[in-house]
Formats: sequence, structure tokens, C-alpha cells
Amino acid sequence: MTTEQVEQVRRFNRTVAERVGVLHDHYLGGARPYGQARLLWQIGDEGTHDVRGVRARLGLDSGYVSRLLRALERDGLVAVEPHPEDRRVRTVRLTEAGRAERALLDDRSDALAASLLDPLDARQRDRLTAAMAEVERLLTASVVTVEVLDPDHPDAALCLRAYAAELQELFDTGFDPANSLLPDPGELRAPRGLFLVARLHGDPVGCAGLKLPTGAPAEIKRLWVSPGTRGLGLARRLLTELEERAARHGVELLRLDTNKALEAATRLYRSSGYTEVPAFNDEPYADHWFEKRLTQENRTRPQ
Amino acid sequence: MTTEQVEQVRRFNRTVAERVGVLHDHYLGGARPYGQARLLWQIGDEGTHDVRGVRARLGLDSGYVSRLLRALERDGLVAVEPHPEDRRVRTVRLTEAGRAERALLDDRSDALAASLLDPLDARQRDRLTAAMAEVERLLTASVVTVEVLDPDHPDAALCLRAYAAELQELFDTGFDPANSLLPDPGELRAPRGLFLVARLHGDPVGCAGLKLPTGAPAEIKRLWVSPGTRGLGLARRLLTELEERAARHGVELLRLDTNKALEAATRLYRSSGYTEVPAFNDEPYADHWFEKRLTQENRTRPQ
DNA sequence: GTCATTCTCTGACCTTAGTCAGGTAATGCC
DNA sequence: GGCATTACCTGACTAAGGTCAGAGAATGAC
Repeated sequence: MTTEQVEQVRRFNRTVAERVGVLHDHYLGGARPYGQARLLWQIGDEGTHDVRGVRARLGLDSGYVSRLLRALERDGLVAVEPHPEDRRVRTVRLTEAGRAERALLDDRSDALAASLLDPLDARQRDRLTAAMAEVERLLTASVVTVEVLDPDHPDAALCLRAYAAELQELFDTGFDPANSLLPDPGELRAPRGLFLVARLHGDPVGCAGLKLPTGAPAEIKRLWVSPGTRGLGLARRLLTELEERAARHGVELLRLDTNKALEAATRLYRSSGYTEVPAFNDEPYADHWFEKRLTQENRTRPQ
Repeated sequence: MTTEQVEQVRRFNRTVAERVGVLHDHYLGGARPYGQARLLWQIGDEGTHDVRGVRARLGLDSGYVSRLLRALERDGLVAVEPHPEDRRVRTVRLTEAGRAERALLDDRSDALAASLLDPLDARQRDRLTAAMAEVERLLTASVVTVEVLDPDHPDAALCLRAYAAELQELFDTGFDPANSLLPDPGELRAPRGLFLVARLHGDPVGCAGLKLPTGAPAEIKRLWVSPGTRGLGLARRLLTELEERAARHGVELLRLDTNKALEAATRLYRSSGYTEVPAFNDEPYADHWFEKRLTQENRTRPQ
């Protein structure tokens, strides 16, 4: 990355933090301490919630949450009651006044957003919101972490199930991993292979497997990205990371097969330097076969 | 503005605040309390600064700043000395250790920025920084305030001097307001006219005048935007605001003249619905004359 | 020289946002 | 029934970020 890019990011952080921060204090400052507001927000308009669940989602200390709840209770904004089935657990819900307070915070939040847009003309507003969407999208992409996981790890298994369920819907023939050439994801475990899982805020959102058979070219399997995170460039990132790791294992030729229903995947492979080749296996679910010769480039991530 | 736009801005605030906030704590948190860091930053690498100036720029309480300075002094990062000419005032400068500490904060800030870019590929980095630049630009534009000022107000006078100085450089013939058809900016004062000044963080960054002669069409004069804030759409905003105010004064026909050297201004007028007309005055500095018929539209700002 | 003003400093005080170490009641395990 | 565990609460404590009311010294206005 270049110095100008780093400078731009710093300038952005400064401007946005200052501008949004000042307005945040102005619009939301007088209302309610930040901790209480967060809690109010997390409890939500409807239904009751376990205190432990709320606490876990906000990542706060048990004593601290307890104190915040007492404060909200004193102001008549929440009602705390023991859980009907487990009286250690306590549940919390908003009262009428609590919902009103939450709506107030909501309105102020809207007012804050509107105050940013207000001085701009229609064209500038379109451009600002488009640029904000882009920043948000790419910052989200940059929080995603990728790591090697055992295919039996719950997060890995979750991805593999989601992958299978999606293909079952998508393929004309349906999809049953047991009928595929990779009935056992154990083949994606060292030393016979590896399995990558991408996570966003701890939740698994994508995966990719690499088969490293002795005496045969390596193969990419089970590349999947969750529907909610598509468009973040995650598939390409997983693919690139697999290529790097394959190269580090001395792999020179990478192969993969795919189904004609997976058009986005096929486009990704083509644009990543894979060329279509004749069928190199008899995978029943495959319509296209690709390969890519790895070069020195793949061994070091291009900066 | 639309609900989707407000929603987008709120989503942006949330995502960006969270993402940047968490990283901010991670990279800059351990180092030094935020208040001290701000002060260290504001004092700057070189030269001495009046304590009152620093305080004014940060908008902090005098007692609080005093305490922060004592803390920094204790750590040997700053040296505080009485002002040579006014011994009530105290001046502050960074010591060697202070400069080192500031450089450290600087490095951590860079590291924070880099950590946002790091997981992205080259194309994503380009897009992210471009979008950030756009957000920053438009947020800056949205902090600019526009208000009516007396042409004799120091901020107005500053703009008018900058305007004249710039034309003096730009025109083949030079520029002396005394030779222009508006020798006295007092004509831009109610009830004979009005004068708008745009400000960014309190500093004047643009102006525009309106002449409202009785029995003759109104005229736009002295439209200027400071070089540092060009590209924010400020000129168009000033022009639109003048049109609205003119319409409220019952003006139906707006006229203006301009010099051929002011190409950006000429483009602005054309794209804002002004049509070129024959010379309607004998302004010595004018090469082009424009007019625009105001309609009902101009009387209410289009949202 | 007097008096008001300016600039800085100090002490007293406050809220927020936490952390940590028990304590209590309910539940699950055997 | 006994014991460990779980969920929550309370009390004690901390750091940061500030506010407010003077005090003290220097300066400017007259």
C-alpha cells in the first residue's frame, strides 16, 4: 500500500470521527449515558430477552450490566423478571416508557444523519451515500478474518452444511455430498489437505478447501461464501489465500471442477487466471473443469 | 432526502464508528490518555505555542488543560515557560522526549490506517481510499455554513480582498475594484443588496453578493470560493442561495457579468441555467454577460 | 496608584464506564 | 442429599474526562 493511501485513511478517520463525533454529542449527548443507550437498544422493541444473552452480545461485565439495568429500572424504562423455566436467569423487556425512550434515540439518530445530508444538494447526497456504502462495504470486507480450521470444527461444519444445502437448491440434479468425489471432508485435513474458514465478527461466512493428494495435482474444493457477505470480494480472497498456501506446499498445478449453475464462481475462476480444460475426473456434479499453473508470484502476496 | 439515504448514513456511522473505534483503542489506547494525546498533537513538533491558543483550538476548560499540562510535564514531554512579553501567558513546546512520543502516536496512527487496508487487495484499496476521499470531501462540504454578513464585517472584507487579489493575478488587465462598476461594497448591504459569506470551522472560505437596484434587474457580484475549498460545490451552493433570496425579494430576472479568465465560473453559470446575453452594462472587466429568469422553483429549495 | 481584566493554576467535586472479588439463590449432576 | 456450577447482584475500587469556584500574578485603562 502507498503512503498516500495511508494518509487518506488517516485524514478520513480524523474528519469523520470529528464530524460525526461532534454531532453525536449534540444530538444524542443530552439524552442518556452511552452505556444505558446501548443496553436499551440491544433489548429491542419487542419480546423479552435473557439478561445473559444481552450481556454476551454487548460483551460487558456482569456487574456493570446489572447496575445499568437498575438505573433503567429506576427510570421505569425496563421491567426485569425471573425466567419462568430457570429462576436463576432473569429476563428483561422494555416498558411503554422504554419503547418511547428508544424511539426518541431513534429519532435523534435520524436527525443526526439528516443534518449531514441537509446542506447538500440532491446530486451531492447521492454521491455521499454511494461513497458511504462503498466505504462500509470495504471496511466490512476488511474485518473478515481467514484461518485454517479442521473440517470437523463446528464453524467449518456449518459452512459445509450451508454449502451442501445451497447446491441442493441450485443444481438441477440436487446435491448430496455423499455422491460427490469428496464424500469425506476429512480429506481436507493436514497432511492430505487444508480447510479455510472466513469469519465476520466471529460468525463463519465462507470457506474453501484444498486437496493435496500425493502424486497428483492439488484440487480446490468446497469454495463457498454466505449470501449475506457476497460482493465483498471474499471468494477471491479465499481463492488467493488457497493459491498462496498451495504454492508454499510446492504445488505447481491447481485444478478444480464446478457446476454450470455456479456462474459467479465460473467468472471468478476465469478472471483469476484459470483456464478451462477437459474433464480430469468423473465428478457427477461437475460441468466445467479448470486449471491454473502457479508461478513465483503466487508464493508471495502482491502488495 | 430519502429514508434510504438516512438509513445509509446511520449504517455508515454505526459501522465506521465501531470499526475505527475498536481499532483506535487497540492501536492508540495503551499509549496515553486521549486528552493528553490530543494536547501533544495540538502543540505540534516545532515552535512554542501560547497555552490559551492551544486551549481555544481544542475548546477545553482552562483548569483541565492545566492539569493535562502538569501530567505531560511530569513525564518530561513538554516544557512550559512564561511568555517573554506577557508573563501572565504561558507558552508550551515539546521536549525531545515529547517529539518522540508524538512520533510514536503518529506511527500507531499509521499502523491503524494500514490495518484497515491490509486485508484488501490492490483494487479494493484503490476503491476504498477513493470512496473515503469522496466521503471526506462531501462531509467537509456539509460543515460549511452560509450566512448574510455586512460587507464591512472583517470576514466579508477578507473575502473581498482575497477576491480582488486573485483577479489582479488572473486578469490580463489586472483588477482594481475601484475601477469596477461596484467601487463600493456598501451597495451589497440591505436594503440595496445583500452579501453572503461561507465559513468552514469559522474561517471564511467563500462569498457572493447580490445587488437589488430599484427599477432594474438584480445582479450577482463578487462570487468567490477560496482555493482550498474548491471542488466542494460551494460556488453552486452560494449561487443557489442567492437565487432563493433574490426570489424572496420578488426578483424575476437575475443578471451577472464575468471575465473570460474565470472559466470555471462561466461553466457554473451555464450549467445553472444562465444564458449568455449582449452586454447590459459597460463593466470594464467583463467579457461575458448572463441572465436567468427566476421561476417558482427558485422560491423553495428543492429537497 | 487604583481598579478591572486577563491568564493560569489549584482544590473540590462530578459522571461515566468499567473491573474485580465475593455473596446468594437456583439448578444440574451423581 | 451433597456438591459444583450458573446467573445475577452488591460493594469497593479505579481511571478518564471534565466542570466550577476561587486564588494569585501580571497587565491595561484611567
